[in-house]
Amino acid sequence: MTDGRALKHVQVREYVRSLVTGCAPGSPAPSERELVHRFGVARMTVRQAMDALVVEGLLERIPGRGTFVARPRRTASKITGYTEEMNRRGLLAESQTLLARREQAGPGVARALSLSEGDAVIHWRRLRRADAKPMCLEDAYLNEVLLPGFLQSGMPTSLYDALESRGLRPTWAEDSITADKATTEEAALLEVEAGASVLRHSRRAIAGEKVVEVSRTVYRADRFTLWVQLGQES
Amino acid sequence: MTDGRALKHVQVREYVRSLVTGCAPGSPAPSERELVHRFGVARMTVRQAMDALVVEGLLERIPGRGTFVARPRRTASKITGYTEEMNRRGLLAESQTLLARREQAGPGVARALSLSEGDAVIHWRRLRRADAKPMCLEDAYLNEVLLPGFLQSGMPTSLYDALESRGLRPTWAEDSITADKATTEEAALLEVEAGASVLRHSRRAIAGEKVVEVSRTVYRADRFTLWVQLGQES
DNA sequence: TAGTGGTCTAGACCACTAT
DNA sequence: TAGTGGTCTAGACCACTAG
Repeated sequence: MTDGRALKHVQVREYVRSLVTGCAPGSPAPSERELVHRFGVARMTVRQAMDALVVEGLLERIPGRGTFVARPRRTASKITGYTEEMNRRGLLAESQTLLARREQAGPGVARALSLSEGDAVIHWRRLRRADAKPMCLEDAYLNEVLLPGFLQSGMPTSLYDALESRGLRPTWAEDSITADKATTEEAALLEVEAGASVLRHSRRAIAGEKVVEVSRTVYRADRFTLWVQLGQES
Repeated sequence: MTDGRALKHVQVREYVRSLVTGCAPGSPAPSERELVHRFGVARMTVRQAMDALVVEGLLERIPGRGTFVARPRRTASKITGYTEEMNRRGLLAESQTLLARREQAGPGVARALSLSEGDAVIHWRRLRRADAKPMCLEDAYLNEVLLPGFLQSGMPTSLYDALESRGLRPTWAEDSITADKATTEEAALLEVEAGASVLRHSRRAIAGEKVVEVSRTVYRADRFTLWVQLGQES
């Protein structure tokens, strides 16, 4: 547990973290001077450890009283892909690949992926089902340079899992959402009437500095409501 | 500028902030030891000041090299109201109040506002225009207890400005978005054909621990695309 | 009054970077 | 080699809270 080579403030921090995780908000953490004695370190070292946990939102200090487990912060929506999102809603996510091939980027996709026109991209079109019924139709474009051998390695169910395993989990996304009516082609695939309401969702997903995914998805409006949490509390 | 009573680490922090705001990312900040000499304080005090600016995202440290102005972080979408949002898009926001009165909360509104059924709420319905043409129809419900005299004080153009002036600027919002077709009543007000595509946007806006606004807005899909930025970088 | 967190000092050694 | 940030010590005084 306690690695002798670990930095002292890290040792103290992780000791306190293990003590308080799971404790109810408002539970007291050890006092700084108690930790000074327990670890035989200077108080500044303990403060450095506690500071990190306070910044992280795990603890809060109350001057004159002590340090306590903080009420969990509300956090903005996590960036999720389809599979994760449907699982969160208690639905079974399935996908049927309609198209998966190497293409040359057109002007729109090239700009969105921060590439040059004609650069190699992976175009992946899927009909995605939730509890066996059509939910959406997704066209994803990926930068092939970032995903060598992706098409050959057998397509995964979850793109975001595949990205995560390559260290490309998106940390930032720019989404646009609009309402429209299904085209006849879309309607046929989604098993709705032509002209039925659909939600169009475009995403530009970024990992670090790299644009890893650009996608356009059309959702059946009768089956899908988009939820977004904004802001950062406390 | 420098208040003699101010804490030393605050003095140092604000001195550094004033030096580097406006500087290009990558510009060097003063070294810690330079600030030690300039202010005649201990190095830990300088580090406390710099730590705050690093946490804030203004500076970044590079071990062995120095401290530099950080690349501005991408931040998740700010929680904005209609007026702000339209101004950001370069459109002139105008509103026409269709209804503004005290009501008793129904079950849905009461639950959303964390009130009891029958509690007093303010119901404010507006037809909102952008560049003189109808953009959306908004029904906002406000907790009257939090906004004493709101109805009597003359309705503002921007609800969010009014909330901000009372210290109730939302810091957290839960939005849901869906696609639909306009009802005949909505179509008439929005000046579109009945059955035209619309985007329905519901919001529950929270300031601190209090739910300050619950609203349902129906946007003309031909005029409005919702943009959302998610995640927190660096 | 005893304990808490908030602030601050005046040093120290280390690994790393740049010249 | 000189300078940087990273870590750490062993104290100190303060304002505040609680018993």
